[in-house]
Amino acid sequence: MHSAGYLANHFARLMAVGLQRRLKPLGLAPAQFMVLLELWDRDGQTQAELVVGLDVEQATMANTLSRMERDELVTRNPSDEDKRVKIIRLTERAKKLRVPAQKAAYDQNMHALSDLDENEQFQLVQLMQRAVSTLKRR
Amino acid sequence: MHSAGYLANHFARLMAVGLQRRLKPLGLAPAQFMVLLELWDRDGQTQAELVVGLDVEQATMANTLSRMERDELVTRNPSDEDKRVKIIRLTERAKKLRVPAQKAAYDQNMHALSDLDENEQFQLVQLMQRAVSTLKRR
DNA sequence: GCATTTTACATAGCATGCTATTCAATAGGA
DNA sequence: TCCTATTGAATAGCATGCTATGTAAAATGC
Repeated sequence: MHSAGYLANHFARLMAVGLQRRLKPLGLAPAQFMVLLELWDRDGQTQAELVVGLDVEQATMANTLSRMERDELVTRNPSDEDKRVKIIRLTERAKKLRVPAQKAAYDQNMHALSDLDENEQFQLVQLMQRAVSTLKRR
Repeated sequence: MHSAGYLANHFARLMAVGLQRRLKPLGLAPAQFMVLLELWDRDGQTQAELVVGLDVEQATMANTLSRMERDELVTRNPSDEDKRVKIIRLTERAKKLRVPAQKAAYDQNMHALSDLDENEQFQLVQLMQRAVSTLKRR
């Protein structure tokens, strides 16, 4: 009845809605937040690097970045060495969102796991990570 | 870096792509399969019942059912007692897909969990279920 | 050097999922 | 009864994600 696949989908949807609610006051959407996490860690990455970092398809990243450019979260400028490459940089607005946005995500995660003890939280993360690894090879 | 929320999303995406590949030869999409699971168990449910069973928004279910009607998987007929209600019924085509589609889903789940032992598989499902429960109350 | 292949990104088209709104039918209360 | 509230479903509009394809720039092979 409640297979791993169904539960993964259900869990992910509930987490996305929860995070969306918390990020909305900041004018930020969940997928945008994931990109910002990458860029807060290292600004000025290329689109291809973000694709690897977040493991989404190139087309998905291109579209997300378009919306982020529209929302003045990032700029996209061609690299000098290679005109095919676009360098993605944080705007001032995006830099200011770091602390509140990370708090929103932290709160959502804490809420989701609030019925699990420390060890169970660790187990859940570990087990999901191992399933993801299995699915990624191939 | 790899929070529960990120992992849930990643896990769910990988499972959806895997299931999609396996269901494609049957002419079936993942969300359609979930609806069929409900109807194979009990045919002739209303849209509202399917919404409760799968815990998606009413609008999401309406759109999924439109695509399923288009693909000749279900019929939608108004109830006699209450003309607002639509009764959703399986077509012959959908009835025939039951065994191969459930095998596809079973195979995908087995693959995803193939690196975990019996106890770990059980733990993962239990822990996801508990997180889902927490997120649903409220 | 030039043709071919590869790479980086963009675009088209679609499925799934959400929120918000609308519409029609039914139920409930005065 | 009639007016209002509620209910069941459809629709609009959008974000996220996918596959498939197009385009331009760079790299490679002869």
